[in-house]
Amino acid sequence: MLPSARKVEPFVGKLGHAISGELQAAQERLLQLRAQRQASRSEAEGQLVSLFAAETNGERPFPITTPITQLPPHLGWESAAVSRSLRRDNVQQSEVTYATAVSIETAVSHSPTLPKTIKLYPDVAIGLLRQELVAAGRLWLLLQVADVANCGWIEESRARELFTGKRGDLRFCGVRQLRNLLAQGDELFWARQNGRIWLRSTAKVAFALEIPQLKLRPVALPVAVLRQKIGTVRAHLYATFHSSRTQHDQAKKPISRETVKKLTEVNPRTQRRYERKAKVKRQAQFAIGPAATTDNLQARAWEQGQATFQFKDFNGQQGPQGKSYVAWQLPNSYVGPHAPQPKGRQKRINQTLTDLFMQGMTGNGQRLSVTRRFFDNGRLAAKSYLRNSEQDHYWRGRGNGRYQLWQVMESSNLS
DNA sequence: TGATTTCCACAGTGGTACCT
DNA sequence: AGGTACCACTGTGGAAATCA
Repeated sequence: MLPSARKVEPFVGKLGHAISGELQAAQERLLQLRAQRQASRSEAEGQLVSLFAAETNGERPFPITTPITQLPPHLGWESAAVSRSLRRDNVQQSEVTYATAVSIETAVSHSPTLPKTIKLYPDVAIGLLRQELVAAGRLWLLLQVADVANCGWIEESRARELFTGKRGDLRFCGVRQLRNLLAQGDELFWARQNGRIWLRSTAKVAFALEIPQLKLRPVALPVAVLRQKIGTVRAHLYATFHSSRTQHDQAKKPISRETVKKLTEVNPRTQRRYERKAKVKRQAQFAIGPAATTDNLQARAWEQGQATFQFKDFNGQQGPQGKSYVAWQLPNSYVGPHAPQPKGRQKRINQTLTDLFMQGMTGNGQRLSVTRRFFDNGRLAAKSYLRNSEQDHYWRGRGNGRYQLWQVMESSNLS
C-alpha cells in the first residue's frame, strides 16, 4: 500500500467542516440539474460514438453504440424511437424495479432504464487509481448509475438488490463485499443515513482524492465495464486518460511513456498492460532526419544513443524511392476506447474545488510543465523553435496506417 | 530523448468462507 | 452484522532481447 493512500484519512475529517452540510449539497445538486438540462441538448447529439469492437477474449463485450446517458429522466423520453431502443436493450427490466426511485421536481412518469454509460472525469479516474480506491470508487460510480432519478441518494436495500442480487442488473459482488465496500468508502464517496446512501458530489470526491482541478474533458465509460473484474476496471480508468486526449483523429499528438507516467503515476510497464486490456490503440511515430550519410548517422547516434536506425523509403514517401534516411522512434500516440463527453459541469466543479482547497489550505497544486515538442505543421513548429531551440521540434509528415512520420527541426545542441 | 515482448519473483489485496 | 483467516489472483517492476 502506498503511503499516499493513507493520506486520505485526514481529509475525510475536514470534509465535514469544510462544507456547510446538506444545504449546500442540495443547492449544488440543483445547480447540477440546471446545468445538465442546459447541456442535455448538445449531449444528445454527440452521444453515439463508436467504441472499438470488443474482442471475445472471455470478457463481456460492451455495446458498440452508447445510448444517451446522464440525461435527467424528464428529458428526451418523448422520443418514441429512443425509448423503444432503450427498452429493447433491456428487456427484463420492469418499471417495478424503479418505482421507488422516481419523484423529483417534474412529475416523471417513469424512469426508463439504467444508463449504458456514465460520464467520468479522467482526473477522477486517475485519482482513484493513485489513491488505490478503485474498489470503493467503482461502487461510487455504480451508485451514480443506479441513481436514475438523479436525486442524490439510493435506498440501501435497492442497492443490495441491484449489485448483489441474482437478478440484479448491476450485479458485481456479493452481499458481504458490498458491506465492506460501503464501510470502506463511507464519508468519502457517500454518507449513510437511515437506510439511504447519499452520494457525495464529484467535487467533494475529487477534493478527497487530492485533485486540485479537473483538467481533462470527461468521457463515457460503459457501465458494463464497471461490472467486470477489478483489473479491467483499473485498466479502463487508466484508459480514460487517453480517451480524453483523443479529440479528433487529427489531433493524435505523441506522448512519451515517461510523460504519461508523470501525469498519471502509472509506470510504463503497467501502462502497456492496461492499454492491452482496455483496448487503447497505439500508433508508433518515427522522425525522418537527413539522408543517411555516415556523418549524419553518427551525429544523431552521438546525441541519442542507440535510438537511431536507418529508414529505407521503399514507397518514396519522402522523396526518391529506396533512399535511406536517418530515423529514430518518437513517443507513441494513443486513441482511447471511450467516447468524449461534453464538459458540462466541469467549470463549476472546478470552482468548488478551488474553494475547497482554499478552505483546507492544502493547495499544493504542483503543476507539471510539459514543453511541447509536436506540432501539426511546420509553421507552428518554427514559431516555437525560435523561442526554444534547445530541443528538437517535430511536425507532422506523411504516414500510413501503421505509423506516422514526423519531420524534424533539430535542436541546436546538435552540431 | 523511441518502442515492444516475455519471463520471473514478490507483495498486497479482493473476495469469500467460516466463525461468533 | 462483523471479525478473522485464508488463498488465488492481481498488480508490479526489473532485466533482457528485439524491433523499426
